[in-house]
Amino acid sequence: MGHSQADKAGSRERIVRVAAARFRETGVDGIGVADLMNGAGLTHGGFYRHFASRDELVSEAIERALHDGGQLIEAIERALHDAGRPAGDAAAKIRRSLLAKLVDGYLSAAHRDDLATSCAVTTLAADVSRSSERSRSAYTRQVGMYLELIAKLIAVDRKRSRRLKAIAALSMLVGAVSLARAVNDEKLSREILKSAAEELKAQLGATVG
Amino acid sequence: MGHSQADKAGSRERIVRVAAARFRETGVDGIGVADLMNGAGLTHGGFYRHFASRDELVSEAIERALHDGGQLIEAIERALHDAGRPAGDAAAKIRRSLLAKLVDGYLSAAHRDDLATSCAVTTLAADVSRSSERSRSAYTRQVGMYLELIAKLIAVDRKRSRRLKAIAALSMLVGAVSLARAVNDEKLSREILKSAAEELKAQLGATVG
DNA sequence: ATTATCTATAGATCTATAGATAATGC
DNA sequence: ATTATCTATAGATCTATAGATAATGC
Repeated sequence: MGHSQADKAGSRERIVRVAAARFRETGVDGIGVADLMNGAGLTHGGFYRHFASRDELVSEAIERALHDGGQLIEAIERALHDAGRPAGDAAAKIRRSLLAKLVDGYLSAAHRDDLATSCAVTTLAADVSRSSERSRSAYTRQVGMYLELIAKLIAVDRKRSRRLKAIAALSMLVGAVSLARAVNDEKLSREILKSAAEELKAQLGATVG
Repeated sequence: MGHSQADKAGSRERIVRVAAARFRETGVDGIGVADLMNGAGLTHGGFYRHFASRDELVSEAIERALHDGGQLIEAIERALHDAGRPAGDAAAKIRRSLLAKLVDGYLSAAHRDDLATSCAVTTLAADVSRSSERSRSAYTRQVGMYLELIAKLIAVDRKRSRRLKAIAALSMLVGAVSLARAVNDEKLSREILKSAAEELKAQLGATVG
């Protein structure tokens, strides 16, 4: 049992990480401080040396959960950047491939089922809309990043049209995963994911400029 | 203070109605039995003469909230039926108009903000995915009804394509409203609703057979 | 000596139950 | 007499705090 300052920072980090996972599994109201601390390998009494209130942890954990999703965005941005600036056809091909990877990953059964590590833009949407301005600002930024990324991957000429289609695409991703999780008919759930993926790729891939 | 059997039925009905509204506002975990009973003009002690447990009310209230949305579906079905069977062009026009009404209503600021009466397919999606099989079955049925309605309103030739586009459309409706509620930037929120509506109507209206 | 964590508990809130009260309905 | 609702409360759980314990770090 370490008691150093480094350990304290580690404990705090662990609490936030556990909360970011559990909140996505149970909802923000679905788990208490004691269970979260237990999940971090600590007892509940120590909680308030790390956070002023449960709400403070909620805000921080929501930010963390959103930021987890940011890593996927950054990975795609990097892949896009690493590809350099190839000529028209080659560039379109790379964008189409990255877009397909994003869509298929987001609309996979694995993403639907792995709540703890899932994209918080979908999983915590309802909780965030009832949460602090801090959480909502983090959510808004994350949505902005997704929209920029998707707009970059859509191969159409006009910028305004890319923005509009990016919003429609992100909406479809979020809605399809929400629906696929709530229905209790596995066949329908898979049909929702598959149909949304197919339709999205057809719409965005078909409009290559 | 009535104590008749008719009053009891009325009380139960009031409790379910209040819960169906409050659960959509606060989330299923966001309000307790005492506050719900108070909202129904009763004291909390009487609750268990109406329901075996809080969970039983949760299931019933989720069913009720979903059923509220069913009335919109039925109204559109009726309008469709009342229009009779006009010839090709006129029929397409009616369908396009009803689809536009559905999309614009769903993606309105009023629907975004009026949580208590909002469509539970969006508002309770996360709660339902963690709720009872009874709730999830009711949700699944409601999704099925939406998909059938939208498929009927989409004017494309092949049935398989209508089904696929209906799933994509419902996903976009649900996702756009979820996003519009969670972001704390009113301009972005309205842009999300407007863009999704525009894109949906363009996609579905443009493919008239 | 300082401090990170643990033990213990206060106080609030929540679900659920028991018994009292005040109506209905035979 | 029956019963719908209310008052009161038990028991569990939750957030938050106080003081003890056991490690670090000067």
